[in-house]
Amino acid sequence: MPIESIDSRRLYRQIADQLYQLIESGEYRAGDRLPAERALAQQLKVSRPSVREALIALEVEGVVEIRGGAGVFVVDRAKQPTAEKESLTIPGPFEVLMARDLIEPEVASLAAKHATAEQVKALAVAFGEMACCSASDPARVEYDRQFHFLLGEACANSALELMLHTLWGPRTDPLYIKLEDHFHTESIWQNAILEHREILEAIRAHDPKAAREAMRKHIRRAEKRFASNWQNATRE
Amino acid sequence: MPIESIDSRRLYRQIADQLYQLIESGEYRAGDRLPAERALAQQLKVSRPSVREALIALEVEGVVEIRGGAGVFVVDRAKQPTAEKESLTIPGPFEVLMARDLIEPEVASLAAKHATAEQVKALAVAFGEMACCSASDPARVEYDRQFHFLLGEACANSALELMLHTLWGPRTDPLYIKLEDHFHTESIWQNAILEHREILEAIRAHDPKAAREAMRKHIRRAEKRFASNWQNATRE
DNA sequence: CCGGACATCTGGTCAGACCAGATATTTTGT
DNA sequence: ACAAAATATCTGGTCTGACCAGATGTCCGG
Repeated sequence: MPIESIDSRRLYRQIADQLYQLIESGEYRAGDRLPAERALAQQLKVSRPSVREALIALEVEGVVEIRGGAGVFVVDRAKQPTAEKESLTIPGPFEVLMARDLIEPEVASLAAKHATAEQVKALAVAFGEMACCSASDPARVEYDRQFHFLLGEACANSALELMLHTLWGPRTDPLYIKLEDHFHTESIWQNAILEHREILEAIRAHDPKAAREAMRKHIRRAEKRFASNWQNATRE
Repeated sequence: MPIESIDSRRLYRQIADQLYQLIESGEYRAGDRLPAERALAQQLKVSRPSVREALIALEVEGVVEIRGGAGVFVVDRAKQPTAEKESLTIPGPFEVLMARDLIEPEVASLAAKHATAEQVKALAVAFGEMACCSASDPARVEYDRQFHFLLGEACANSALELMLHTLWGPRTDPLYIKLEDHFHTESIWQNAILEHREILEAIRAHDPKAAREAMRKHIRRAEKRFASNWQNATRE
């Protein structure tokens, strides 16, 4: 089965896609060995370097595993949820806030318990930078994000930290941050700063209960703020 | 700066990493054109095919863009925070279990509230498959994972679903699953099945409270099971 | 000053060769 | 007959050098 010549994609991509289809269709299953590079080159009527480039692309994509001297093997589908992740819908802002409401109070509580002196200091610095920003400063959100990430570090549970990064990651917050941002007034921003201060103080005092409550309050208020903005935004 | 020869990684990977570092360090910035393939080959004292393979790997990874006839360009950093994720430590099994204990009961509760008839049916099917497995069947863990994923789907909150996928993803469970698996006896596995049944029944009955409690119990017991296995494993 | 023809640079692809590690096969020693 | 060692062979890993086509830059003629 030679390759279409009306295809403007680069050769290695065509070959890679073709091989990928063969794998998807069940022609080759997990663990199977693909034909040798030389054989593939001959079958597809292309040169070996092109086949190699295609295989390297597939390897980087996690589809196959290249074992030197042994062969090319189809990787088990028990790994990369690359396809899965793609298929997951992007969470809406309310969903993210609900998840944060579930996770972040616990993170704050643990952080109060485990934070080292350095971590408290880092939090204080991040808070200081945040407090210096005006409501219109676009750097605001970055400092905000950093504050929460530092909290994740301090909680001494990398699984929860991972959750936090996922929640605040680019896949989740894009419009949310932007929207909350767009409607922020100076007074609302000042309130947000106070909420962060409360959290920081609880961490500094190593008071888990207070930290949990402060974070809970912070997120609940963020939900409220966001809900009203949402109404304003969708009404227009 | 030539390439270390004590490096067992494949050449293309070494080159790709080296180029990646140059980009990260700001040597080449977004939009910049990299030296021509031939020039790179000469500078790094490798052949052009190897440079090409490295560039293709970087292209697949989204780091550079290769424009035929024009050159290789550094892509804009408006994308994957690959660096962030890489730098996060892999969560240990206990951390994952703690996070699951935080999230999954809520997921189960929400699922009981929102699950559609189809979703309940899918859960039942997954449970059926699981129940048919023996403790030694390696497919066990896949069905288990699927059951929890279906729960995530049914909870109607894609943010929580994302958390679930992250928690059960390949970055988190590798040794954990293996270890829990290795020590599973038939009777323990039967208990796990009963716990899943309890969850399923609560979902089917649309009883959020019962679902939350059943899930809570399930994870707590998993923690216990795992803790004792951990002792056995580390004692040897 | 502008536009087109040409020289040149870039990636795209190919052919064939040699090396080293992994594997399969055969031979050898008991 | 069997197991272990030596070997033949297969596989990917890398290199050299070549030619093509599209993109770019240059320079000359209008």
